[in-house]
Amino acid sequence: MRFSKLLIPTTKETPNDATLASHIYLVRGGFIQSVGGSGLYNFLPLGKKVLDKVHSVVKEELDRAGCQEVSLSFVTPAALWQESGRFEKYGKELLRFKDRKENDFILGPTHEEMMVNLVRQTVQSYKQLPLNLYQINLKFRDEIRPRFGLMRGREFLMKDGYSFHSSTEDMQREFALMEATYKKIFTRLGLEFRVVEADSGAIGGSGSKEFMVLAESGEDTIVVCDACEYGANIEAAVRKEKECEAEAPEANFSRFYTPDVKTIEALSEYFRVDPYYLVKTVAKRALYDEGRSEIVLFALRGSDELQEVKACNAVDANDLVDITEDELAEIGLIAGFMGPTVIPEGVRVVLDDTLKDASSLICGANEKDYHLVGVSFAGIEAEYFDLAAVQEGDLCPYCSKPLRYTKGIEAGHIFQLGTRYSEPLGATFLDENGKAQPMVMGTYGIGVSRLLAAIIEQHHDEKGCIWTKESAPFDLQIIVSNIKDEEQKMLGETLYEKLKAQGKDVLLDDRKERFGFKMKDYELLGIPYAIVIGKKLQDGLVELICREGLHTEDILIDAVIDVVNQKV
RNA sequence: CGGAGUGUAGCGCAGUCUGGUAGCGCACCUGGUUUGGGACCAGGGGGUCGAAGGUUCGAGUCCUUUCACUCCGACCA
Repeated sequence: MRFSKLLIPTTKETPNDATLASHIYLVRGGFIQSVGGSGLYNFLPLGKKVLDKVHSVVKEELDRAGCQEVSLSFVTPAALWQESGRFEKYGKELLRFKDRKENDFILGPTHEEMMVNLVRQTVQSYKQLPLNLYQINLKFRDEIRPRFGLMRGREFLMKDGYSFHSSTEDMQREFALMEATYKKIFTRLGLEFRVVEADSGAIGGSGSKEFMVLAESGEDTIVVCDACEYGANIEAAVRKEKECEAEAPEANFSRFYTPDVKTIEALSEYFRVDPYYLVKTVAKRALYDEGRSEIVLFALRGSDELQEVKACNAVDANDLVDITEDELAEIGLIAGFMGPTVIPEGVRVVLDDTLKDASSLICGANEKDYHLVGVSFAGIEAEYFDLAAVQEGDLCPYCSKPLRYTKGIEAGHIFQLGTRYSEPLGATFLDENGKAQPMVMGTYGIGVSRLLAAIIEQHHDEKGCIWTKESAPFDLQIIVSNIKDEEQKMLGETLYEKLKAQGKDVLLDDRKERFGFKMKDYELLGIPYAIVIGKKLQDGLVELICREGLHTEDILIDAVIDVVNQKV
């Protein structure tokens, strides 16, 4: 392709709302264009090319693993979502609208319902299973706050796959195959990533894993072990049970006057006790379907922090929201002196696993200026769940080595769904005995457009993008330094034609611009290699530049084709 | 949804306090010079000043209403 014919609107100035490298360079390099803000983007020719490259890597690996591509209607009748119960549950992220006949429709943020509908109409027998269908299509999620360019747009390209099985075992086999396939995809794209245990969120189901592209700018905190394979999203991370070296405060059960001692730190100091032996009580309002809600007290050790996603899952709520001190006072709870023992009517209590059978504890008395000491939960029946956030330095549950935090970009997520959708939607098959059974499902997603951002987050320098081999918009760029120099121009044309004939995807910068201008554009666009035809031509030499590190080497003109074939 | 801000040419902004012919930089078009690190000279095109209403002889500027977007937070793939 000739640069002079391509629509590549590169700019020197960065858009003022862009903070991430991927956002800045994708816009400056003319890959994408913002559409009136608000998380919507157009893909320009270069961006579309990269998108297609990533798309085809994803497609090749999936097809090789036996998946079949389909394309589902983008506009979805709301009736399907009402059947699955998600029409109410999904919240405002789901874009809803009516057609001229006042029928409800939605723009799909994900397509479990549509795919199940497709399959239930076409599959009746166990003989037709298993089946793994996917599509690579636009999704729309009406994000509260879109930002970071392609990283968190409202409209985005996603690969979503769904598998259907006659047994849980077979679904798990496919789940493992998808994990392996995803690893191949991310590896081919040149990404450094980690597969981690994850929370299943609004999709539902159990046993889900996320594919995290490691990058400082990642929005997710992940917990990893350097000594073994263990990794998990902070929302789902677990640790080896913690032991406390500090001495337990032995005391008989009693009510203790603690004027104005409201925080864990103050309490720890006041009693000269390690926070491990204090009980932290966090009050939240849990929201459920149809506007129901209740107040829940989450109790955990003072040395731990509440992990909200775990807490939300523990009470099976749709959401947890903060409560004001006034609201607490209304039901008779006093901030700073709350405890899980003596509680007002109608308040639910959930205890962290680490408090099971624990003793020698200090907690709030639910009475102003009083705490209880010598509290024990030994033999107490209660709701126990893992509620605590794993902290850096906590020990790995598998190998007992210290865990650490790192940041990741969620680029893929695979779920073991079970019958979460097949049952309500009536997707059944007849088994060997002629009995109707709900299909067992798995679901597998890759954020294809987000991957472009992820690649740049991991592969860029202060000058621009550095595309990886399989994602690059072109294999090679030929830069003719001075297009008015006939000799330079001729050589450029010759090399361009020869390399194209050999199947290389070449971009020829034949623009009537100055050398510096073209180099800046090259560095910004980030094509892996460039050949510069310039002053050294008199000595029979051209330069080969490697974008990664910007190394250059002189090459004899006659050797160019060979060298390129070897490297590119 | 809370807090803070901004809407003026394709992009980035000044002009608004103090009403009086709508400007600058980048980009774009024409001609010329230049060609190893985002060049220079000359000429040129491009605007319902977010929208609606009001005050005024006169509104980008003042008043009222409204819409949109951005940033921080909460929330989310």
